Amino acid sequence: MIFFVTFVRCYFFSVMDMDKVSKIPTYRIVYETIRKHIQEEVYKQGTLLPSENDLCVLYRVTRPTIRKALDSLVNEGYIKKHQGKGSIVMGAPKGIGILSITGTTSAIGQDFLKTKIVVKPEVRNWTNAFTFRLSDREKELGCIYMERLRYVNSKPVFYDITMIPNLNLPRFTSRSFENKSLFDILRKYYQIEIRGGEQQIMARNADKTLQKYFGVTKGHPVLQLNRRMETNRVDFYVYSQVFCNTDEYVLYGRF
Amino acid sequence: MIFFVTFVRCYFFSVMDMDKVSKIPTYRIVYETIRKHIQEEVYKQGTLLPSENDLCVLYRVTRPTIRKALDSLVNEGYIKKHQGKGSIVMGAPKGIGILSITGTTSAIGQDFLKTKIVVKPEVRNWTNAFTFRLSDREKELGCIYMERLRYVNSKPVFYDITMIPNLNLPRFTSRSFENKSLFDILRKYYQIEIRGGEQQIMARNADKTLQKYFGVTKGHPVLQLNRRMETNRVDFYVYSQVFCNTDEYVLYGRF
DNA sequence: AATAATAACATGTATATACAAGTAATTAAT
DNA sequence: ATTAATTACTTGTATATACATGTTATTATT
Repeated sequence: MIFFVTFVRCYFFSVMDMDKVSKIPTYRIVYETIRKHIQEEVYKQGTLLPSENDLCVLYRVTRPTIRKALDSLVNEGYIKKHQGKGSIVMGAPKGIGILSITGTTSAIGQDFLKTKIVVKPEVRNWTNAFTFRLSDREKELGCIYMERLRYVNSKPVFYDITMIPNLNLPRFTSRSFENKSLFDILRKYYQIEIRGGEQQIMARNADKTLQKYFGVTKGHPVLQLNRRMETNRVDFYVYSQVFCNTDEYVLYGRF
Repeated sequence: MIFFVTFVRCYFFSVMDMDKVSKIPTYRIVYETIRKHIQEEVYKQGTLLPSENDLCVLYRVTRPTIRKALDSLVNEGYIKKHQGKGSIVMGAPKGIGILSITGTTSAIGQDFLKTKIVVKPEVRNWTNAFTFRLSDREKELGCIYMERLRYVNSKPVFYDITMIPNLNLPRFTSRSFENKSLFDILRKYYQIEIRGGEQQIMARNADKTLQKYFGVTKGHPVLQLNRRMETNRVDFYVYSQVFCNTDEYVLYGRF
């Protein structure tokens, strides 16, 4: 008797963006799945993750693929590895992980974050983006400009200014950004994915605008971040300036 | 004629710590070498790095090993990769890279940084380390405590408090830390290597101590970082609290 | 019973190989 | 001459394999 065994390549899709056929790498799927399991406490804090070999069997992939997925989880603080022992589940990172690659929304969970648009998206001219220099092409295009105030548990914590090169993003200015992640919209409707970036961090006193929005007095210290984010499109950067009231919430990061 | 070719495994040692025989992984050596070449502009900013296959020949290793080395360089912003094109040299990251894994000293170069010891290393009791909780064992041991003021181009920019568990570090309190990297001393004399860690970041007003050391007035905003650093020794953490005057210098990080 | 050696299993490092997919220059066709 | 197809070369993904090294439980020895 002869068996013909056919291996069908499985392509997984995120529930959020079915509108574009995209091949997501296996290690990415493994990473997303395990991360979700840690967040939802399928893998509980303090326990050991299944061994790499067990995960190989579970996901039907080889160790290098599993290890690539685990590398990201280590970097983001979800797990900690010990040679000879195993991978210890640390749980979802606490604090507001604005320093990591994900946007504010996904970092602290939609439920606790509300967004109010202060300046609706509009096309503007620009000669620079905060402290970052622009290419001639970016200057020509102009930018889509918006300002948002963001609340954590009903308290205003972030004020951010976002600038995006005005490059063929149909209907962008008319979209609603209330309580939505900018990154999700860019990814879902325009296939633009934030890959990483650089940022400057400093402490400043709140100016009158911030005093008003944060409800603080003159001389109140705020955190300021100037960020330049790289995307999957070459020479397409997203710029943002974030002010943060760190009285009750602090930023959290790993290094 | 017959040739007998023997491949001798080469172990490289850092010039700084010859006092312990340690096997440094190949990918680490490749990483360190390329990083140094970028810093010393052997590979100039804007140019392309040799292709991964070329580097394989150059270092006599395989592509996965080269890629592991390049991964770190990408994370730290030394290079940027483009599929189909190559790896573009970005140069040594600018700004004060305190957010990266290396200490302040190595991040901005010894020449520009001077250190003044405000509180000499001394053994103290502790019940917590800033916002971080301590294990019972850490509490029992007590800690080595020190405070340092650090100058960038002769201007006071950092004030940091360091706490290290008092665990068999002979002669530690009597060592000189002037203009020396704490991390280098830990690595060279105690074989303790900082692997990474977590940090909280916030903006605060300078208290009287900081006003004095930074030479600023009341209400001046400063950046505060609480850091917990993990080492190659399990359950051995180094804690530090860093205050930073970001008037002239800002912190820089990648994500 | 206490200790030392062993085995089983975990992660860490490294090789060798294959094909997919993006980029740029070359070549062939119009 | 311009356009389209080919190619050579780049990084991205994935497999299969081997051995090193650290941890823990078991087994054998004393």
